[in-house]
Amino acid sequence: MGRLPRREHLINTAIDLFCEHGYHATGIDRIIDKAGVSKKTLYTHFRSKEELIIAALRQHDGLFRNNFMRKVDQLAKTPQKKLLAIFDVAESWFSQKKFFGCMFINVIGEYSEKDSPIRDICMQFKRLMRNYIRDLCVQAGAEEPDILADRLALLFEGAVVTAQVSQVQEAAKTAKGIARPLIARMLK
Amino acid sequence: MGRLPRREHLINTAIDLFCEHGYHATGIDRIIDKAGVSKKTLYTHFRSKEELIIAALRQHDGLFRNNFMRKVDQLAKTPQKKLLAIFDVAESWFSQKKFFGCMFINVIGEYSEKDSPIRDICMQFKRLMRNYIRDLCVQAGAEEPDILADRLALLFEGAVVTAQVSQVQEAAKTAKGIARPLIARMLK
DNA sequence: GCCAAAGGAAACAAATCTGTTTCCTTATTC
DNA sequence: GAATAAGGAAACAGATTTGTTTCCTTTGGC
Repeated sequence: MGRLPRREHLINTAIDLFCEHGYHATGIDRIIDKAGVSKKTLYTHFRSKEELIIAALRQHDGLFRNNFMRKVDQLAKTPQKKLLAIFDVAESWFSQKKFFGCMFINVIGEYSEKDSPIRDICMQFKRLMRNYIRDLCVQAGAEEPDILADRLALLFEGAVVTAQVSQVQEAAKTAKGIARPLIARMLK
Repeated sequence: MGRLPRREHLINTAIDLFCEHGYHATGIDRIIDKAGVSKKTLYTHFRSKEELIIAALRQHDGLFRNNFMRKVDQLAKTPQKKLLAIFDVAESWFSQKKFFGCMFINVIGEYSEKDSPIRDICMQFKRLMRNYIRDLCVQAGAEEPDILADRLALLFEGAVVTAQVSQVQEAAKTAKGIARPLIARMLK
């Protein structure tokens, strides 16, 4: 079965390095070395490093959300239980050997210009994650799905950052402990 | 009254630039230009850029927590009310013109080596913030101050990141809305 | 087998990065 | 006022950055 097309392979390699070392700290040379590809190839597929960063963020956006929603679906069947399962999926994410937090949170620290396409992708990702949660809230019959979604999304962010910075992967359980009574109260 | 000593002035300038543009993206030249100081002066006060980063983080650590605790004390008198006032102080922080999130969260995205002094400072800052909250929980008579403190600290982190990435400064109110019933339940 | 497209290796360019050094000017202190 | 310390300006070094170009090899389609 044919290997991954070079473009995809480059993007995946870049994602790994950007996650682990950051964006400015990851040079083109390092990416092509790890990808086993020449500099020429990189620049035929991407016009600039920023374009590669954007492609990496877009790819990760789609893959992460897809993977996330699939795992939630596997863990729970009812919408209400899925809202809690979010934090179980988060926990398994945090426990990965190579967990370096959320790409989108991290990239904003390096590219904070308000009109940057990078920032747009980050905001979009966060909006889509929140809307996914909101859909689950609606399906679960929440009276105020927007409020509940905002709250659960904020809990999720808090767990991610706590796991990353303070190195406490139980942050997912902490967030779940807050979410449980919150959901119970707001669904009934 | 004499101006700030050069060392402090350099640190403050560096903090501003690191917050706005990140750490790798902020060059020595930019720092000394904005500080109005020669490169020689910088290198007599700091042996390397990393040493300046560390000094900036330490300075911000002390100043931020001090400022934060002072504002909480101004806003509320009882420990229980102070626990809620945390989120009011957060809101005024988020609404600042130049709000770029938490320095310590941002720097971890660029320096994630597990044994780095930078990471140590970040973890220490988060631990001290959590312990401050824990002290308030104890004073408020919480039966499980550690659990309540972990939860409130996580809410705080979630608010900071949401305000930064999604550009919603109402994130502080969202967190407060979660914190209120949580505190009421866990203090009684 | 032939031909065209793609890719690798490496040199190259130009900018930028951290850090050092030199030379000169300005303060401060006695 | 003279000696001394500190700082500014700028040249410099050496490494590293992104991005381009050249030359050669490989590979895939017909």
